Amino acid sequence: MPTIKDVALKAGVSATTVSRVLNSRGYLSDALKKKVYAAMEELNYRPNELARSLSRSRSNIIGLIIPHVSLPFFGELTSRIEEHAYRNGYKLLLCNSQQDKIKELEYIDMLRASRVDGIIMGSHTLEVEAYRQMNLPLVTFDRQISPDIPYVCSDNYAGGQLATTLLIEKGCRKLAHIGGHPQLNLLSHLRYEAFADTAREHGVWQTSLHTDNNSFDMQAYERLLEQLFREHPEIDGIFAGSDLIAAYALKACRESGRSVPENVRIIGYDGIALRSLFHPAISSIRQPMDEMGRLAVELIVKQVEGTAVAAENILPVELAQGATT
Amino acid sequence: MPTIKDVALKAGVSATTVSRVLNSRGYLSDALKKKVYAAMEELNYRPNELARSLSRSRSNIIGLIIPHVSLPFFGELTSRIEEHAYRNGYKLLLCNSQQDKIKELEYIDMLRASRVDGIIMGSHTLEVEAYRQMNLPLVTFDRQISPDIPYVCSDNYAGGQLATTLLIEKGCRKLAHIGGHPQLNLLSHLRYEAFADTAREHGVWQTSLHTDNNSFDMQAYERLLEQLFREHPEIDGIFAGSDLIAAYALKACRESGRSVPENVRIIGYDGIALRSLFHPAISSIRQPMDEMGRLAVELIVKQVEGTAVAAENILPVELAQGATT
DNA sequence: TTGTACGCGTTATCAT
DNA sequence: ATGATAACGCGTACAA
Repeated sequence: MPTIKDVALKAGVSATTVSRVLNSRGYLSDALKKKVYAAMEELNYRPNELARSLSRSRSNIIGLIIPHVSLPFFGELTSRIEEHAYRNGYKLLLCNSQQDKIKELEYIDMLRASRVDGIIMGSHTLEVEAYRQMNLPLVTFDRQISPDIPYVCSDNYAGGQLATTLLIEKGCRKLAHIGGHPQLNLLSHLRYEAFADTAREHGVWQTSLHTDNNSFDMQAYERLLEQLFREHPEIDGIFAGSDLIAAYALKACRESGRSVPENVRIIGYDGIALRSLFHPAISSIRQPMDEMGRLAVELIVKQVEGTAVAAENILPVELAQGATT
Repeated sequence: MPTIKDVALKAGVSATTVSRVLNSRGYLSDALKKKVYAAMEELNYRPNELARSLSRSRSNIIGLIIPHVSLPFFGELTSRIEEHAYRNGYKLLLCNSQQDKIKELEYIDMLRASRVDGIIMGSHTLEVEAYRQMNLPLVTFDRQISPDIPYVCSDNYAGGQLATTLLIEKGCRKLAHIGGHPQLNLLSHLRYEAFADTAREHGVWQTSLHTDNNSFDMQAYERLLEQLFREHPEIDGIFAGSDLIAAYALKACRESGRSVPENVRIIGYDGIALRSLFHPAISSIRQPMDEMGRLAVELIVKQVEGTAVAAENILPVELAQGATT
């Protein structure tokens, strides 16, 4: 690979001058620019980003840690984050924590060692202390680490209200919420709170089932649904913690001879694209994934540039009507 | 951030010695190691990977270019690739080409500039020449760039045979294949060839519809299916180019009053996890995604290490019986 | 306007 | 066994 020196030599100038042209620093005559660019072209020169990063102590890399890219929600979110990172001239280092404490810890270490400019955290297996200590621009999804670490989330409480109200309006009187482990420090917990509050306000009976650990083990949801229908066969409304869980609920209904939405109404959360391919199309509370991705990147970029950022970034949700309600 | 010099100072040795300890080069007394490690610990030192990479001219980063991580198949594949990269001590730089020629080109440039050790290409919008020129360890999925660039793919032809044979055995006599643009240089084209061959061999009528461009525009598939049922209302067997397309086909059947599998049988390709959540569960030809990911990473690693690698890596497929056949 | 010298943090070479 | 020195490729004060 040609270096800046090779270009300098070919263009008959010093490396410094080439660097100046490269970064448009100070005045540069057209003749000079032309000469240098020609040399670059001829050598098919690309500045070595490693050297640049080392010298500027800035890598233009953002680390993204999420549980699983293979889950629809995280896949879509990652896609948006990648797009906005790209637009801002940042590269994205992808890390799947797989909800594994050790892997997540190792990844944080790896990212620090790689001198990423910031980390977007969508995985939360560790205690807050671990995140606080890393002393790097950080943004989290759905979790409040400390007052000075910004987070992005959808309006979980409003979403929970929206979903629950809809079920009640449609006539449901025996509600159930199925979700992941209700870590109190995770903001998605607000979906459940809103669910319980709204049901209470309307005097509607409700129950809820959660997985033991904070995993995305899908078999756990199958068991939970089986348990739900066994213990409460008269359930007529389900608010699922994600669209994926909603899809499982839909399946469980079919397999137990319940028709949706006639016998049981179901609404999910997230608003993943595949939602509409199911039958019936799954109703959901749509998170503004593009805006969430855009904002997460912006919050990193601003921190890198030393600009102040808002700590709380709660984005509005929207009802995405399907046919399961 | 502390540097190697800080560690050296604190441990009372030279930076060179610290580097030796760090890389286990030559003989190192236990006392020395202990001393150095203690200093590192105390300072919470992490070697700067940028500097290491620059010095070793090796970044331990693999670039992954795919059309969209948000598509289930690519999401799952990316997940496997990430896992295997991680196990091999590599980091993954994620690039969504979005099937955009310019973006893909810019990404290749960016990856070269970032001195990634190799590129795994799952996106193919450019001409072969562009890939040949990049002079970097490369692995492609489902595309043969040149005899010396290894590729990984599922046994597309066998998969096409398997799917088509199944449809015929189940009694289908009017077959249709729905797929993406049949770029002749894409190996997934073999799925279609096998489909046509197998139908011919059994004397079964067949037709096929493809999108114009090689995009993943899902609306295009909706139109295609609408067109299919309009022009050939008596279709009773569909081989879809992907499970996602199969899901669209399933939906189109429902909306046109066809029941699956009674009136129309459907089989997809890929074997994505969500396949089983549909109703009926989508039958599919399963690609060995984990093995594909493992192999892709291995092929990069081996090239980096200078080991010879096989050019053709065709992995066996498997019938994943669902309820749509 | 352009070039020299040095620093970014690490590794490799060559001494000692 | 350990250390001084140069080199990796680039950016940037400072000087001219």
